[in-house]
Amino acid sequence: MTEPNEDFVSRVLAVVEEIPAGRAMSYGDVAAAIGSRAARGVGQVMAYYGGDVPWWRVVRASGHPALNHERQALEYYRAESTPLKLSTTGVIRVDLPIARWSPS
DNA sequence: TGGGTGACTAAGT
DNA sequence: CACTTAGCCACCC
Repeated sequence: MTEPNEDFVSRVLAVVEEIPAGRAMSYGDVAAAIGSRAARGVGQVMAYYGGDVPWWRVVRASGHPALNHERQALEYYRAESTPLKLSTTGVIRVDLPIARWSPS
C-alpha cells in the first residue's frame, strides 16, 4: 500500500506524455524506452495513473487500443488524424508501422 | 516477503 | 488475419 515505484511510474508517464498527437507507441516500446521489458507493468501503470496522460496513444503490438477503451480511443484517433488501418473483419486498429514514434 | 493479477509480446495453430 | 499457449516483468495487497 505504500506508494508504488514512483521511479518506474514517473518514467512511463513521462514517455507517454512526450508522444505527439497523431502518433502512437506500443506498451513494449514504452517499456524499452525506459530501459525495461515490462510491457504489462506499463499497462498496469497506465490503468492506474493513465488518467493524466494520453493513454490512447499507447496501444498493443498488434495495433489494438486498450481493451474496453477502444470506443474512446477511436474518438481520439479521429480527432487527431492518427493513422488507422482497417482489417478484413472490420477491426479498426492503429497503423503502427506508420504511426510508430520513439522518444528522441 | 510473497502470491495473484494484468490496458503485454512473441511464436505457433 | 484471428485465436491460443507460454513466458515476462512490474504492480498491488
